[in-house]
Amino acid sequence: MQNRVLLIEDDDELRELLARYLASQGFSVREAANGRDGLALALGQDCDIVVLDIMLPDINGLDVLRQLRGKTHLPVILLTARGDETDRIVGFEVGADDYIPKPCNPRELVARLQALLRRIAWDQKTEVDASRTYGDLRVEPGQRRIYQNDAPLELTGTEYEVLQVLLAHAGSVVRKTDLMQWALGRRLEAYDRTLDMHISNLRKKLGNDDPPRIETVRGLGYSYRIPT
Amino acid sequence: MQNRVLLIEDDDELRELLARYLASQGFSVREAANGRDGLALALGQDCDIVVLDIMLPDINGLDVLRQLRGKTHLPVILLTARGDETDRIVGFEVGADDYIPKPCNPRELVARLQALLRRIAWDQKTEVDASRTYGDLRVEPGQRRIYQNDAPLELTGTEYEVLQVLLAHAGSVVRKTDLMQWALGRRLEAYDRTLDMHISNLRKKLGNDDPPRIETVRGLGYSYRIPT
DNA sequence: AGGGCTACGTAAAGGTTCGGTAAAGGCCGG
DNA sequence: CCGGCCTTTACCGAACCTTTACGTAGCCCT
Repeated sequence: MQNRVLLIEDDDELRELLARYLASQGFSVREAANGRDGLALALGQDCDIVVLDIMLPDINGLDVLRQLRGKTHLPVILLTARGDETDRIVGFEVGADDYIPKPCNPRELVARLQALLRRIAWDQKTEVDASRTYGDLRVEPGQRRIYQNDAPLELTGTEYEVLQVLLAHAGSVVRKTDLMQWALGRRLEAYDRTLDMHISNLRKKLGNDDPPRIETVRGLGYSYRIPT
Repeated sequence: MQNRVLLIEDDDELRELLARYLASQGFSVREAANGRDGLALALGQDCDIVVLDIMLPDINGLDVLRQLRGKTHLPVILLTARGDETDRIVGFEVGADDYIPKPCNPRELVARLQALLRRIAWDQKTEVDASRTYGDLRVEPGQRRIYQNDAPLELTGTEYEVLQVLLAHAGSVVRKTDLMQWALGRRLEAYDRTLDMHISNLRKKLGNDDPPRIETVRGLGYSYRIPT
């Protein structure tokens, strides 16, 4: 099964060249010559990865990226003018996954595409909304509920997310910074005790057993004890 | 809480420079000056990401990467000589996630580190830390625990790191200065007895056998001997 | 052998950082 | 403006890293 690349680049000549090379390397290629079309195609769900030129006639490439990031986490590789460090850094900050300076070597582009796709393929553990059971707990992603011995726990939205992440990694330590990112969707800042509070509340609702189901790993994070 | 970077680079000056900059940017940094130590640390330590120089005095960087890929999918950024395209492409093929040409801009390194970490965080990478056994001890990096005959040792964070490093080099002597750097993440200063204390506490927790599991090599460091 | 120097062992004390949690504050939809 | 929920604040206790202090063992030199 070939990977689908969306190529957003206004220079017709370069675009054709890259498209042909990518096709020859086994990719299926979509093309867009401006930001508006590119954005529409990217959001149309029909590609696996985006190659995006920063200099575009209508919308700035960085703005395209920003809009994309508002809706999806599609991997994006930026094409930037060589040596323009500002664009690069800003690009990464907006959420690009990689960049290549122009004029670019097609072989390098392919190598980077493949590195990125490989990483994603590895990471995606294809977990969907099948219900999962951990000891006496059962996660029902469809209803966003967790049952303890078939009785639903009265969890708030955030509590559900936190517990669900801990359960998905049951038995191993989840770092606070990751837990924050995955469950709360933002970065852990200094002096932010929000996560600690949710853990505290969760422990209360799970019943304060001893040893606690949610174990503290000082200086690192938390871990849900695997029910052996 | 902060992300942990393992820096494998033989040029002392460059390594120190990068290490300092990364530290200033909120990363926790571990250093290795050759491939053997780097590999041991990468496999032992649970770091989040590896920065790997291709030119190393002992093992070639690409071989380090190959060996790493045999066991884990830890993200790796390669440092390559500028313009050496072959290394780059081979690097990607072996499984690198990114590369940076030397001499590298520290800011760019940080930007790339963060892009990669962000990608991984989003994809919910589950750590694939294989457990390792040394005699009656078993290291479980995922749980951040060490078991003695299947009973978990009650170790503090630093104790875990120290013992873990000693085990990774079981049978050979680890110099105090290296142990300090790898386990505590800082340089050994004169009159600093911290490490001795951790060793003392570890010996207590491991059971003060005779001959001791953790052997003192006067004037040099320590060595873990696997009981037969 | 003995003195002196240095490295190491370890108990105890010190100090700092981290996490638990109650309570107050703020935000938002109804 | 009320109720639910997330976040912030504040205080406390515990964990634990580090320092200090003193004792011991190894090594070298005369």
